[in-house]
This record gives sequence, C-alpha cells and structure tokens, in this order.
Amino acid sequence: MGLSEARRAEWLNGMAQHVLRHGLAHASLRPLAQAVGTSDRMLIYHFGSKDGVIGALLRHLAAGFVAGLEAALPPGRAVTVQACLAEVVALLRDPGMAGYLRIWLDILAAAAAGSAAHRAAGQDIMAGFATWLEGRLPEGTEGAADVAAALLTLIEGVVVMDSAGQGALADRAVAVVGAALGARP
Amino acid sequence: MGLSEARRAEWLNGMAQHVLRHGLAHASLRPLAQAVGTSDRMLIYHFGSKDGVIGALLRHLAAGFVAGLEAALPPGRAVTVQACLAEVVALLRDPGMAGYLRIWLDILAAAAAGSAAHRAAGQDIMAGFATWLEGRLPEGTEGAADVAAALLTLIEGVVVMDSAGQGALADRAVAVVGAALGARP
DNA sequence: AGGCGATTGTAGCGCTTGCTACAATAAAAA
DNA sequence: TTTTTATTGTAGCAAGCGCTACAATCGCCT
Repeated sequence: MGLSEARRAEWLNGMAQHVLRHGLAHASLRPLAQAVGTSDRMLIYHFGSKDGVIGALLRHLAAGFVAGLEAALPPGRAVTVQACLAEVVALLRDPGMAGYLRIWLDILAAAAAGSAAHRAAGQDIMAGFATWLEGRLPEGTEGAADVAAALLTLIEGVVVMDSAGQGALADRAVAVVGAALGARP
Repeated sequence: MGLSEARRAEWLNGMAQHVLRHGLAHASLRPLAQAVGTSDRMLIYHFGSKDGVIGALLRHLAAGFVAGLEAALPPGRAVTVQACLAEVVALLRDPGMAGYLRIWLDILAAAAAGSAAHRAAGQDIMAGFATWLEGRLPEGTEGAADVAAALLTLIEGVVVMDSAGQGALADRAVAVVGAALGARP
C-alpha cells in the first residue's frame, strides 16, 4: 500500500525542480505530473488531493532549504558581523538562487492570504535559516541570537527590495546596518 | 469615446477595494466587474485586456499608497530614529493594513515571476515609501537618505517575517537595529 | 427624422482547473 | 488456480478563465 519511499522522494524532487522553474503560485496538477512522468490521476491517488500534493511539496522544500544553504556556503564562521551579512546577501543574489526566491515569495503571498500550510512552511524555513545564520556569526558575538534575527530580517528586506527593483536602496541599507552592527556596544 | 474620468476613478477605487479583500493574485475579470457593478465585457472594452485592467489598477494602487500612509500617520517628525522605526512598524502591523500587505506580497511574487507591470508598481511604491519615510526622520539626521533606506529595508523584512509567522524574530530585529542605529556615529 | 458611431447585453467559444467514474491490469493471498 | 486487493489508464464532468461575435440600444449630428 502506498508509494515506495524512493518513488515518493523522486516525485517530490521532480516536482520541486519543476516549481523552481515555473513558480509555485500557478502550479497545477497536470504539469506537475508530467514533470515526473505520471498523471494528475496518480498524484491525486497517492496524495489524496491537490492540497496533499502541495503540502508534501512544501514540507520537502522546507526540509531541503537549509541543506541547500549549507551546500552553497562552505561551513565556517565569518570574521565580522558585517562580513557575514555581506556573504549571505551575495549568496541570495546569486542567479542560481532566483528560483528559490521566486517560490519563497509565492509561499509568503499564500501565507498572507491565509494558507496554513504555506505559513507553516515559511515558519520552518525561517527557523532553519535563523539557526544556520547564527552558526555563521563570528565566534563570541554578543547576543548572537538577536544579531542573527536582525541580520535575517534585514536580509529578507533585501530580497523584497530586489524583487521590487530597488536593489540600490537595499545596498545602502546593507552598508548602513552592517556598519552600525559592527560598531555596536 | 472612452470612459468618463469620474467613472474610471470609481471603477478603479471599487476594484482596489475588492482586491484588498480578496487578494490580487487570483483576481479575475468577472468578480472584479461585479464589484463595481459592470461586466467583464465592459472591463475588456474599456481597458483592452486583463493586462490593461491590472496595469491601471496597479498604477492606481501605487499612486494611492503613499497618500494612505500620510493619512494613517499624522505628519510630523519622530524624535529618534528608533522611535520612527517603531512607529512605522506599528503602523504596518495594524489590522487595517493586512489587506495592503497581502496585495503587496502578491505584487512582489508576480514581479519576481517576471511581470514588468508588477515590478514597476513595486518600484513606485517603494520609492514613494522611501521619500515619505525620509521626511519622518528626526530633523538633522546624518545621512537621512541612507538611514531611510536602512529602515525601509528592515521594515520590509518585518513584513516578511510576520507573514511567515516569525514576528518574534522581527521584534528582536527591530530592537537590535533600532538601538544600533540610534547609537551610531 | 434618419443615419452613425459609441457603448452595452447576451451568449458562447476554446481552454484549463481539480477531481471522479469506470474499467483494465498487476500483484499478492487463498 | 481462484480470489481479492492495489495500482493505473481512459474519458469526462462541472466550473471558471480570458476573450469575442453579434445584435441591440443610446445619444449625437445633420
């Protein structure tokens, strides 16, 4: 009964890849199914409904995101808070991350529209991102968790500004806040 | 020829109100038309296409947003940078703003998905927001434009964190950055 | 009054959506 | 082998989508 574990993972990976290219907002069953070589009929059969498919896909993405971060940036700690901020901003601005940012904004928009599944996925992704970021801060940073929260929030703001075509404002923000946090008591 | 100016404004206001309640992402012609007491047929006739409708609606929203900000917060300057930040964060967290934040995230997601119209609207909204915010900073703030960019980016991050259900992290970020910017050289 | 262009209603086309009824096949249990 | 159970393919439904063909209506100009 049920899908073999391997095939389920294969399907989720395939669907994730499709969603990275085409966005999550308007993802529909037939294209998703085609992307993994099956039919909408089968997705509904094995996941129960479209909500089931999307829910599993969101959990898959949330679980894989931090792993992706760790794979993208070699582990290790930054020298300054400012350098850490710059590193992560550069990472998120890499063209290879565009797909992730796109579905990230889709998740946020759906969460703001009231979808509990999307909100939960967003919560997981942010929590993982926060602890990963805290682990990259310079050793002995005072109030590391607070600083990580601050950087994380600023970084999300940079993502927003970039999407809105105001990357220049984001640059200035990174410079100002980086300097202020580097020099803080 | 063409729609009278008053009726066009009436339609745009009505559609904006509808979109604030139901979101911009899945707004379709028939509900939009019904919200202003006309038919999809008429929207297409007067705006040319759905893209025409959405484009006009986006321009309308972008133009009206800063006016809404000014109406919501009585004009005047804050005493400290930190107080200014707190004020604006509280304003955006007011339940009455939920509809705006929802369509704001819809705009961002569509912009990230490649829609030039949405990106342009986002750009206008952010530019207006930035100059409005700069005008609220304490008089004589050093590098006011840079500080405004920093606050704005952080505020957008707060919006993201709240949407993702991580408002607590945003609170810590506001506290940390507020203190750091208040104490900066 | 008569024509004429601007505006609107009715109806519907072709397409995509999530989902389902039904039947065929494959695999496992008896 | 027979029987049952799990899986899959085919076909289609009802609803919603953007958009259009066609005809009726309205107000204006001569």
